[in-house]
Amino acid sequence: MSAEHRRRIPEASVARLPLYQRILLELVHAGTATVSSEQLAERARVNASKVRKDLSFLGSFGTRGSGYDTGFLLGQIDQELGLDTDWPVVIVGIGNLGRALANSQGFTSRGFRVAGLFDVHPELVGSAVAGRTVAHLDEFERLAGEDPPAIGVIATPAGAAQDVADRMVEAGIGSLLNFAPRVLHVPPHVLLRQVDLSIELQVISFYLSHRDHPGSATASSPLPHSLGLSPVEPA
Amino acid sequence: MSAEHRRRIPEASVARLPLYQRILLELVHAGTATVSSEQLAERARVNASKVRKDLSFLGSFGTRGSGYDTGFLLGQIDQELGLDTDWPVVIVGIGNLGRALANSQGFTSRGFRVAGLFDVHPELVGSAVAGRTVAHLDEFERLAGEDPPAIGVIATPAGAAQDVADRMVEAGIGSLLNFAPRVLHVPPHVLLRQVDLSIELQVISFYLSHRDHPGSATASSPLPHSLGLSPVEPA
DNA sequence: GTTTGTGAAGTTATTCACAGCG
DNA sequence: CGCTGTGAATAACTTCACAAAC
Repeated sequence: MSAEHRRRIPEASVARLPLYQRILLELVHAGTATVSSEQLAERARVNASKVRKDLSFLGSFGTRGSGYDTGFLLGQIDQELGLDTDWPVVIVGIGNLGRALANSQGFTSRGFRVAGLFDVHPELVGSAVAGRTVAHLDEFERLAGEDPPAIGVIATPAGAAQDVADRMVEAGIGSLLNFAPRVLHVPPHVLLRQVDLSIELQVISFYLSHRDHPGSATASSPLPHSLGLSPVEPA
Repeated sequence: MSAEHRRRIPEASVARLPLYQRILLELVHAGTATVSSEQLAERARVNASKVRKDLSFLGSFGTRGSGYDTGFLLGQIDQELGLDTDWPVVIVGIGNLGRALANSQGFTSRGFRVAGLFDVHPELVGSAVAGRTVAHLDEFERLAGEDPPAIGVIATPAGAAQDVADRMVEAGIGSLLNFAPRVLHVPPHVLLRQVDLSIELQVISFYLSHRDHPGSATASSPLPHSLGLSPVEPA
């Protein structure tokens, strides 16, 4: 009955699950009960076979002839992504980006619980952001002891990022998500993801530069699309 | 002399160029004159052969025995990414995220020029953000006619995103970068990139969930790392 | 008739391994 | 020596194509 034969899910597929997740959320919200791989593929701008292959790694949840039950499939993806688990998240650096993240739906729903907001700026400490009081970074170790965070998000200026990372690692954090424009150095056992807000801008720049450039050997304009698809690089 | 035989650069390599770019920026800033593929690979957390292969698509810029000239290589990558071209960027939605983007170094240096900030909130319109005055969205068409933007960035709430996208497409914009949590529908000729700030959080969640899960067939903990590496999906 | 799930084929990307240059 | 650049080998991913299920 249940697909107990859990194969390793290819990284490329894992990277697409959040995209399907978002589309399914929209469909469920719109009251759509079922969806075919063809329809999912159109919205995700990928090949329908790819959708079916990706979903088949989670199990056989479709119904031949009609498609997938949107609500059920969403639940399965959430489970696979671990979004039904409680992940306490702390955010360090409550500037514009930190506030955007703290208020972001994706950061405050489905598993992710904002367990702490930290900054060093006197005017910020004590103020309320996204319904929580901002604590001083000096309190990090103490508060992290009370409610150990699973994920640390760094949204500080570049200069502070490495220090903050070191403190979090020292406090025993297992995973870091770094938005600061600095390549961090952490021990290999720490799950590290670096995010650069301008990466997509640079990729757009590349494709704009290479669209039908006269004298260039590149073919006709590619039409890329992704939802922040990020393949992982196992060490 | 110059590598005129420009082959098509694999998408996977293009996605890594911004990562090398950032590392080289840091090295140049630190005064490091040369770097080996091994050193670059360590910082990027990728295989050294991969670095050499990636760089070889741009040309033969290394010196056997010593490595690559950091400044020169940086210039070559910038050129390949089109960062030496002027790309006027407009940002719509000047909330926390919009402000973070407008102030972001990546958005205001190397080719990207903030050509306009738009919102509809009366308190924001007329105020200064990142050294520019926020205009009302109603002025978009007029101002876009004066200084046609190459890239439109959408940082509005989900509900407004599709309307804003439609207006930008109508005004003739060629590429869109969408940060709103909504899958946009645009004509196929528009270069569209969707970014979800919580994607990386979800990928972290997946890997945390699958680390040495008892009874699971997954191998020992993978140690992913990326700098927002985003492969593209050609239509 | 429709749509899934999946082997097989085809494509792209990664890694190896080493010749060749400084 | 050290390190690049690259063919050849390997691995990962994508797409095709179709039998089976509804």
